[in-house]
Amino acid sequence: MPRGFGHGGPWWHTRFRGAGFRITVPRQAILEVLSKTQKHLSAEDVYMAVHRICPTVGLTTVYRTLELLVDMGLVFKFDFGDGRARYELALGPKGERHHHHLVCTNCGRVIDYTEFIDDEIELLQQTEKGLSKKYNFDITHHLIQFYGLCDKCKGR
Amino acid sequence: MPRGFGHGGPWWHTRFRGAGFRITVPRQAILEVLSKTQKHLSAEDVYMAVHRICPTVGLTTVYRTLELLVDMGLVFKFDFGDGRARYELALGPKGERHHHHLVCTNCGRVIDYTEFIDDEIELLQQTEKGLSKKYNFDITHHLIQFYGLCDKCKGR
DNA sequence: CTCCTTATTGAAAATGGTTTCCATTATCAA
DNA sequence: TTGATAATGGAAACCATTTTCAATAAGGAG
Repeated sequence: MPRGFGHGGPWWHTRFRGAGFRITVPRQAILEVLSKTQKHLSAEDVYMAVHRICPTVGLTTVYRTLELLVDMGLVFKFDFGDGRARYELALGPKGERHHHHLVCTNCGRVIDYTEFIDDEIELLQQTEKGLSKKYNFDITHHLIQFYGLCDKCKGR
Repeated sequence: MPRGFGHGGPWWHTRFRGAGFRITVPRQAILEVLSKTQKHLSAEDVYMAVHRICPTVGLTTVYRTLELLVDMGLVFKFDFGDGRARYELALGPKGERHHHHLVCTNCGRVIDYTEFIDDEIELLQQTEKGLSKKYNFDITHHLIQFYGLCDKCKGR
C-alpha cells in the first residue's frame, strides 16, 4: 500500500487539499479503483468497480471525478476509437511504467508497450522544443499510438 | 493524376470500381469538398459544404461515405477532443504535406506542422518495426499529437 | 463537538454526435 | 433498356457524456 493513512492520508490528499478540493468517499473509492489496476478503464468500468466498494456512488460522480483528475493531471484520458473514453492513473511523466499504446483496429485490443519509449521520449522532447518555439505553444503533453491488426486478427 | 473525366474519371474512380463500389453523385460531391480544403472538417462541416453543391445529400450519407473512405484509406479520421470527429484527405503516407497536429486544449485550435516530420517518421518506422516483430502486429498507421496552450490562450 | 457555508453528490432528464431502419432511388453489368 | 442490388435520405434509435437541481456531507469557524 502506498502507505501513510496516519496523518496526511494517501499521497493524493495533499494535492486535493492544496487545490481546495474536498476529500470524499466517492473520490477515494474512484482513486482506489484506478490505483489497483493496470487496465484502461472506461467510465462505466470504473463505475462498476466502484460500485462494489461503495454502491451508492453514481455514474455522474464517476464522470465528474474522472474529469477532475484529468484536469489535475493525476489521470490520463485516452480515445482508442471505440466511442468511449479510457482512463488510467498518470504515475508520473517518466515515472514507473510510462508507456504508449498499440491498438488493434479489428478487435479493439490495446497493448501497452514500454520498449522504445526512451528513444521516443528523446525525439518528442526535441520536437516539443522546436514546436514550442516556432508556434509559441506551451506544450503540456503528447499522444502517440500505433494502429494495426493484432496477431489474432491478422489472419482474416 | 487529377485530370481526365473522359474515360477513367478522377484518380479515385479506379479505387472505387476495383473495390466494387459505385460512383455516385453524393460520393463525388463529398470527395470534391474534401479535396478542396486543407482544413480538418467535421461530418457536419462536410455536410454543409456538400449541401452547396448538391442540396439533396443527407447527413447520413455523409457519415456513411466518410466511414467508407476511412476504411479505404483515402481519408484520415482524427479526434481532437472536442467530441466530434474530423476528417481530411489522406494524400499518401509520406506524400505531399504529410503532417502531424498541435492542439490547443483551451480553444481547440489545431495547427498542422511538417517541420520535424522527417525525424519523427524515421523514429516511428524503427519503432513500428520493433513493435511489429515483438507483438506480431501488422501496423497500418500511427497517431502523433501534441497538446498545450496556443499563444493566444497561454496568457490566462 | 456543533454549526454553518458551500462544495459535492445522485437521479433523472437533456444533449448531441453518430448509427440504424427501411422504403425509395439510382448505378451499372448484361 | 432492364434487372439486381448497392446506395440513399429522413426519421427514429443509440448511447456516452453533460446538465439540472434539490438533498447531502466535508471541514473550517466558533
